[in-house]
Formats: sequence, structure tokens, C-alpha cells
Amino acid sequence: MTEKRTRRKRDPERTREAILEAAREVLAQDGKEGVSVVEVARRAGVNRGTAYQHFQTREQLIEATAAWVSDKLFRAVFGDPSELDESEMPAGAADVDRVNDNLAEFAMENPELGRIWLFEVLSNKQPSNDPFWRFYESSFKRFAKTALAQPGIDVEVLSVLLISGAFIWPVWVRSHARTAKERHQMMKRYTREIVRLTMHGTLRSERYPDLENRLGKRAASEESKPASKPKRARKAQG
Amino acid sequence: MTEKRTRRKRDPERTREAILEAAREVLAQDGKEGVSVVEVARRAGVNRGTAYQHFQTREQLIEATAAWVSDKLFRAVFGDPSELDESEMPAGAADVDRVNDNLAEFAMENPELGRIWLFEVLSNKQPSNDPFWRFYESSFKRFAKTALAQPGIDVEVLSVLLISGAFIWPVWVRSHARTAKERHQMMKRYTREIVRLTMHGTLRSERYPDLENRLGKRAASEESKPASKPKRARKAQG
DNA sequence: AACGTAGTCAACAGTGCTGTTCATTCCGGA
DNA sequence: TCCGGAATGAACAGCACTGTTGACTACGTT
Repeated sequence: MTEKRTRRKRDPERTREAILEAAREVLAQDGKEGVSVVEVARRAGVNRGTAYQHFQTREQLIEATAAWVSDKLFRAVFGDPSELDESEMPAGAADVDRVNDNLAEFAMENPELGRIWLFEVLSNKQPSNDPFWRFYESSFKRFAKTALAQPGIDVEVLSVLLISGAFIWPVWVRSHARTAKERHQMMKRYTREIVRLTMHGTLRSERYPDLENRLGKRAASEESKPASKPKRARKAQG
Repeated sequence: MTEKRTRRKRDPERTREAILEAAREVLAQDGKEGVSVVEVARRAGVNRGTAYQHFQTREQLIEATAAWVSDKLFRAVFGDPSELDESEMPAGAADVDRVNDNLAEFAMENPELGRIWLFEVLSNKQPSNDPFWRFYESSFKRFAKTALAQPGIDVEVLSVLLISGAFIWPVWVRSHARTAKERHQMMKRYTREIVRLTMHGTLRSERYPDLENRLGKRAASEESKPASKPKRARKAQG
């Protein structure tokens, strides 16, 4: 049962990768506090001592893993960071659309990776420091300024919404999408709904003059009740 | 420095609550694997032995905490579960709107609670078993069937999107919203953008016949390339 | 005033992890 | 062929936590 030692081929880089890969797994499964060097080494099929040769401490291992994940994500969605010049980036709807497609695809193919990244970013004090997130938001911002976009978009809110959704959809869906084909279908469903939503929303707006009013008075609204108890949903103007 | 014992007033219920409250904190901060009975007791200002009197094992403590959070969420958004009869629930747009408002408010007032709940649910094999999530989705489903809704909505995708967003927005925003007033403003920004999005989307749809086409062929689309490498965003049809 | 019990305290064995050290093996490139 | 370094293995002290026990203390109720 002890499926023991085949001594690892001597190849520092691959070994390092193997350790990071295992760390990624554990991180995805048990979260930051659940990562132990013992467990990571075990999964990587590597001696604990070896792990300590590559990463001085547990903290550094976790950090390196997070950075590694972040980099993978950025590259998958935007390509090589070194060839990127933000000032000359296009901002058409098709670009935004393509970014969202890339994102959805990456998230669907790497559910755990996405989850790790999201949780990790959100547990920082300054989530907006993450390169991917900054880049995503700023490209959206450029688009929102064009005449092609609807007026009055709150880019920050929308970015949070779309990024969160892209990463959480695959996690949600993983129970009923095991094959590549199924994953592809689920990815399509997601991107399609995003397109539909961005094109038409969910309400037939002509029927809701009162909601339109609510949009009128912008965030400035302070007078309204501070509200605390759940306002029970009652019969509508249907 | 040792801010020692003031022996706790004898009140089992409050003590239990205090422990759950502390467990919630730790859970929010360090995740499931980060919860230790020692730390929880410490934060609750309670002897470790006392914690073990209320919860037999660490596992049970965590479980109880998760259940407690889930219940709080449901009540905050939908009210008392016992008075709820799904068959006679209304499904107007105003109801959906109100549910989203309640959700946004709760999430904004309890960022950690929301985060815990979301992560906890997503780490289950069958996330859709969660009462809140089921209820949310089914009420949305009823709405989508009415003539007030846009046609072709993918309710499941949209539910994931909106629930995720509602919980993650506060986490995202917490760094720049410390006072109740700021939180309220942030909450308003969020709900406003959701209303705007559901009313108008983000694109001026009349300008994008090709995207419209993409909506035409439904999820059935299989012929398209399996796609793996990031399609670099290039100049659009602007 | 007395009893039952919530809460405190200290000690214990057991477990699993961290970080370190040292000896050993063996691979690959010079 | 030989040497440096990659990888293994084992051992160690130290720490933090789990669960359990037994003795204690003070509070609230009856």
C-alpha cells in the first residue's frame, strides 16, 4: 500500500512547479490556514525537506502560490503582461466582450484556481492592488466612456459583479459538469447570459416608470430610511 | 496587561451566543481550517472548558456556526421561514427588487457573515441545497415567467451572478466604507447599479447586430472552436 | 440557606505541524 | 570520472491545538 519512493528525477524547476501545484490544490481545498508543508509535500510526492529547500517557510510557500495563480490568470485573460501597453489599448465593446469570454473560459477550466485567486484577493486589505483586477476595471472604464456604452454605468460595481460571477459560476456548476464538453456548455451558458444581460437587462423597462425614477436621483439619495428590518416582499405593480 | 477574569455572568444562552459570535469572527477571518477552539474561547472571553461544554467538538462548533449564519441570512432577506408559503408568493418585479435590496443591505451590514456563508455554501458538494439559495432562485424563476421580464433569461446564471455580487461587493468595498453612512452609500450605489443594469444593460443594443446574432443561436452552439489560448483583445467595430 | 449547574482552572496524553540539522544517496553536467 | 547539488530520510525541540478529567467557585433558583 505504501506506494513508496521512486526517487524524483533531478530537476529543480519541475520539482518547484510540482510543489506549487500541490500547494494550489491544498489551498483550493482547505484555504490559507489549511495549508501545511507536510501535506503539500505529501501531495507533491516530495520529501518535506525538499519543500523546505525551495521555500524557506510555510508563509513564503503560500505567498508564492498565490502570486503564481495571479500570474496565470492575468496571462490567460490579457496575455503576456510584458507586451501590454495600457495607453494604446482598445476599448470597443468587442474587446470587453472578448475579455469576458477569456475570463469565463479560464474560470471554467480552472475552477479552483479562480476560487483561490478571488478569495485571496478579497482577503487583502487593498484588493484593488491586484494587477488583474486593476487592469480589468480600467479597460471597462475606458469602454464606459465611449458612446457605445449606456450612460450612467457604475464601473466599479459592475466589475465586481462580473468578476465575481465569472469565478463563482464554475464553482456553483461543478457538480453537474464533469466532462470537457459539459464545461464548455456551461461556459457558453454563462457568456450568453452576460451578453443578454448587457444587451437587454432583465426588465422590460418601458413598464417601470417608477424604477426609472429611482435611477434618476443618483447615489446622492440620503433622505431615505436607514432601513434595518427585512421589508417583506409584497404584491407588486404587476 | 493580562486583562484577566471577570467571571462571566451565568447565562448559558448568552454564553453560547458569545461563543458562536466569536466563532463567526474567526471563521470570517481565517476560514474553516483556521478555526480553533482555543482561539474562539479566547475571543469570546470564555474558558476553553466552557466552549467544550456547549459544543462537544471543534467540528460541531463550526457546523453550528455555519447553520447559525445561514439562518440569519434567510431571515434577513425573506423573513421568518415558518410563516413562509412559497406557493402563495408574489413574483412581481417590485418583489424581486425588494429581495435584492434586502440582500444588498444585509450583505453590506454583515460583510463577514456574507462571505462566510458564500464560501461555506460553495464548498459543499451540492450548493443548491442551501435554503436561501433555493428560495432566491425559485422566486426569480417565477418572475422570469411573467410578461414583465425580458425573454430568454437564464435564471440560474443570473442568480449566481446577483448573489455573488451582493456578497462580494461589501468585501471589496470595506476598505473605504467604515461608518454606517458610508456603508449606506455604498449599498445604494450597488442597488442602483443593479437596477440600472436590469433596466438597460450596458450596451446600446441597437448598435450591435452581431452580438444580437450571438444571442440568437442558443447554448446549442457546439461547432465553435474549443478555444484554449487567450484571444488577444483587438480593435473592435467601434 | 442549600442545591444544582454554569463557568473557571490546571493538568494530561496525544497528535500534527514547523523549522532545523546532519548524514546519505545519486543524478547530471563539466 | 568526479563533484556539486538535488533529493531523501530521520531525528529533534518546540509549539499549538484537541479532547478529557477532576476539583473548584460562585451564581440563581427554589
